[in-house]
Amino acid sequence: MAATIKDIKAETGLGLATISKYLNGGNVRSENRLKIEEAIRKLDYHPNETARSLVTKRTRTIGFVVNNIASNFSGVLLQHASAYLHDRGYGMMICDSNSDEKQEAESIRFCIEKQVDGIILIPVSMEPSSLQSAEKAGVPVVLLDREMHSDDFDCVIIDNSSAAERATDFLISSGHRKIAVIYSNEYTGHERFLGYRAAMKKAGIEIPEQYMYSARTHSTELGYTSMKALLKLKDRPTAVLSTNYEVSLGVIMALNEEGVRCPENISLIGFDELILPMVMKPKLTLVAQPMEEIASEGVRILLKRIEEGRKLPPQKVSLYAALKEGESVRRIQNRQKSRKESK
Amino acid sequence: MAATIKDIKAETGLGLATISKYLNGGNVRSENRLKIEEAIRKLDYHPNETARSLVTKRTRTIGFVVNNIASNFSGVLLQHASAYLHDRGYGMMICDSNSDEKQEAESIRFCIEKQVDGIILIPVSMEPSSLQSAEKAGVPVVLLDREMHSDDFDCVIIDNSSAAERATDFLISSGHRKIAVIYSNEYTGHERFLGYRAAMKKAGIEIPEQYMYSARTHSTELGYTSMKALLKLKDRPTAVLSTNYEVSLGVIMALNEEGVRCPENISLIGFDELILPMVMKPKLTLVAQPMEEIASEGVRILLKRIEEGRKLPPQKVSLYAALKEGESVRRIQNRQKSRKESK
DNA sequence: CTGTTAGCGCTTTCAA
DNA sequence: TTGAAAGCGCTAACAG
Repeated sequence: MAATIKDIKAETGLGLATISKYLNGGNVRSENRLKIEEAIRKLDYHPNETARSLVTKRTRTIGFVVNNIASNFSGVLLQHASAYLHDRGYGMMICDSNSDEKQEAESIRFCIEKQVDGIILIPVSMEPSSLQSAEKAGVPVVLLDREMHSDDFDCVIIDNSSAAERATDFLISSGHRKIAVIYSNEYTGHERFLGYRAAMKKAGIEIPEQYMYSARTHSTELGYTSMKALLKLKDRPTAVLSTNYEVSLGVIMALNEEGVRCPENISLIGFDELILPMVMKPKLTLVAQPMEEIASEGVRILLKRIEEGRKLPPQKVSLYAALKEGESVRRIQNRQKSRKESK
Repeated sequence: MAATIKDIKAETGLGLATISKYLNGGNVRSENRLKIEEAIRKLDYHPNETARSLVTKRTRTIGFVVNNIASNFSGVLLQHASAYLHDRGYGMMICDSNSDEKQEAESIRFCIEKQVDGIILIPVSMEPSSLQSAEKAGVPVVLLDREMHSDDFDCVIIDNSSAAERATDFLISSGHRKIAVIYSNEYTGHERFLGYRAAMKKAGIEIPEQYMYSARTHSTELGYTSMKALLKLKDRPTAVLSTNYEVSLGVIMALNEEGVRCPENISLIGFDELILPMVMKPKLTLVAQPMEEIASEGVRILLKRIEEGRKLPPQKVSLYAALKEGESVRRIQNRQKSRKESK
């Protein structure tokens, strides 16, 4: 069906090696170059990447394993990563782990059988067991958004804990003391919780048990049910730190449903500058992760490892996530606070 | 590095063909089967899909070219499609056309060089020129969400025109007569506009020029600026049909910014049951496309073409998209209307 | 059921 | 610079 290099050989009378060399950018006598180019055009020849890969052992394809393809977060990461990769001639094989460890391991296995040159992973758990197959196969892996207990892999994250701490500081300096937190026990959620707790401690504020809501994984449902519960409390918080995008969606749903207005009745800080904060009223105050940088750094590190290949020690890149002020935090008067602020 | 079938041969003393047969599910004497299985385990052998593909001419990979990876819409389609494909052992190579015809053609070319077995495409334009390379290479293509001027390709769409017509009918039967529309001149947008126009005509309602806003492509910005303009009108519409998800996001932004309440001050119908309608208040009345069905039908048709291969005539599947009532449409009194309704 | 053999389409020594 | 030949890891006749 499709023309092969042999057809070019027949058409030009040249040797296979010469044609191959031309295809790979080598030097060929210009007379021959012309011949080859004409034959290629005439026969509409396109090299068969499969055959090429078999001998070079490079597929120029990287595997991208995400916890949820449909989410806005991984969508944006995917978008940036794919742009960088395509620019460099790489394709992207995509797999959805559905936030499930087993599916994650299968996805990685799958990518490796497809002979990807490297893998970018948004990991589900902190246990690197699903990465065994990649290690065995010598396929480099870069972790995005979350790290693992093992230090064997490159990763690109943000400083979750300190970002959450700064967000909490902001609430406190706006006069809030009754600050609730909703988080997951996944890596990012937990780190952000730690930042929250540190800020509260620093400010000398006790955290009532019922101000902390968590679940194994983050979800819109977690945000929704937690917010509902918080609203039922006799001693309601005046502010809520929602440590994740999906969680924030749920929080907003609950607020809307109960007719609780933000920031009049409750203040809110979320994470991730995606669609929601663009369309919601009031504009959400949030911790903005540098999505494009996360993706580009991840790709850069992975390609370096693939192309230069040396056994550099794994590197961990931690990017800064800025707090972006919106209108969802109310400044309130607070005796103790105002004293502090006046000095 | 990695074990090959030859290592299994050396380990078991069997012939290559026997091992290959085993790997492909053929019958092998159980004694040998055991030997092979043990060797596979011992050597941690995994077949090299590249080599396999070279001879079978099947990569078990399909290309997925979308207009915008980051969008919620393609994300959901991607999610469903990938689930179906993985179940059948297929991988997915993903490319972003960025709603650009040139990038679309390049993406398709790219997929073909990667030897995908088939392509699922959310097309940018209605001109099938970017699909030439696929046709030449004999790679089947299924169009999702939009059709093309050419009838040469399978496609899975919804009945956009009639869905928009039903949505408009609903507004009219709720007593609205001043109904504006915001649409794009892409396929879906245009079709939906036609449905709107048909409904208006059927009801004998003239549409003022300034009630129709459109642009070449849909976008949040289109929704935002159009809604802003509509709100400035002396004779404001009482209802708006937003023919696309992104457009609706922009409409909501404008409404929020201007403090115009829905449905009290203006009624709204949108398209697509994605994140926005879940978190917005009031619940949006919308045309819900059957996302999972669109994806699964697309995959089903494509795999049938790949696996059965016969030259069936291209088929066009048009799915039904139901109107889901929310709370964003106000029922208003209207003299002419009430007469009609009373009979 | 099993093994031998011949490629799939390409790159890559190596000699010319 | 060029070309002949070997071979990447696997499957698919075909003969046994």
